[in-house]
Amino acid sequence: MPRQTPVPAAERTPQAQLSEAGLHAIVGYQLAQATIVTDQVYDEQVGHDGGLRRVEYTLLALVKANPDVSARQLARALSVTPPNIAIWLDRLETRGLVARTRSASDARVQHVRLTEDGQQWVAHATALLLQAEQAALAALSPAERAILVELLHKVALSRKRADKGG
Amino acid sequence: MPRQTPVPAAERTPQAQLSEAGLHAIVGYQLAQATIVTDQVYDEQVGHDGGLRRVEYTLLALVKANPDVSARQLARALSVTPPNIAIWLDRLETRGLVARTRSASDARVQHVRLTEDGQQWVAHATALLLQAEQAALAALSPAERAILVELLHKVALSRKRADKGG
DNA sequence: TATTGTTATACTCTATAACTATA
DNA sequence: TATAGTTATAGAGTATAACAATA
Repeated sequence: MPRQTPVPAAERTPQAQLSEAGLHAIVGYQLAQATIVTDQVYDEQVGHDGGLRRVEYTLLALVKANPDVSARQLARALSVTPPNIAIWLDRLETRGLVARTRSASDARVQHVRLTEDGQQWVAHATALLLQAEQAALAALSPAERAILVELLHKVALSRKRADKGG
Repeated sequence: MPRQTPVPAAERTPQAQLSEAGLHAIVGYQLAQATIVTDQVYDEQVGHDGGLRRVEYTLLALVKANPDVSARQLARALSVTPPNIAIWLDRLETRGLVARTRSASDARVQHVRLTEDGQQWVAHATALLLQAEQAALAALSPAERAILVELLHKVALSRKRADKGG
């Protein structure tokens, strides 16, 4: 079954150089491929050996930007189920990176805050990540990276309500 | 601890409306957020109840575009370890969607091909996905989607060699 | 009744090591 | 010795159900 038209060089998978063909235009596929790269960056810079997981880093960063956020809100923001958010927060609390306090106005909710250690760790990790991503994605100009981030954010905002986080 | 400057409306997480702050510029984070949307699309259109997993769909699509590809090549293309590729191919073979044959020139390698059923299924799924993604991502113009795909592909090509697929 | 958060638990997916058969 | 593929198995991550406490 010989190919009729040569496969464009730009539409091949990294490493294996396979044709992407119909897959090329599927956003979900390209997201997965791009994520391999950013996961590599995270694992090398932040997640090696005893480091925190990606979810844990993201949780800390969100808590930093939103002091006293509730577990429920974090679950919704990351599309993680409430039981699993509880597990992740447990681990972060055990490590002394976050603190949970009961809400005064509604005793059901927990306010999550960063400890001093948490503040420092997430600031350090974010700086490392930003720098390492810029190095790894040097093939993109700063303008291209900015456009990419905005387009991805636009995609993210298309999320439907029916979701794990509730 | 009141905020000094109001958080830009564009830099908030979907659903929970949390501030993204320092996280906003991290490509890996935005990829994860965007992936929530495309995963939703896949699960609704293709992956419901007894449907195939995302990896399985991607494998089929790559095999369709690259007949007689080897398991090793697929592992590299998707950054999945060889043992796990074997497991996925087993399932696809059990379902009668792919067939494996020994290479004539090198008896170690397996050539993977789609069956007639596999061809039809992946063509159908790809058409469904393309259409559903366009509907879900209507907030992006066709030009924006094209730019997004190309930028993501550029990111994917930045993958380093040291990888799971070997 | 509905919601927040948690515990318990089963399931899926992944990774590592070790094996075989070819080269 | 190195590579392709596989088997076995332990571990990480996730989802579902059920519960307690509060509204």
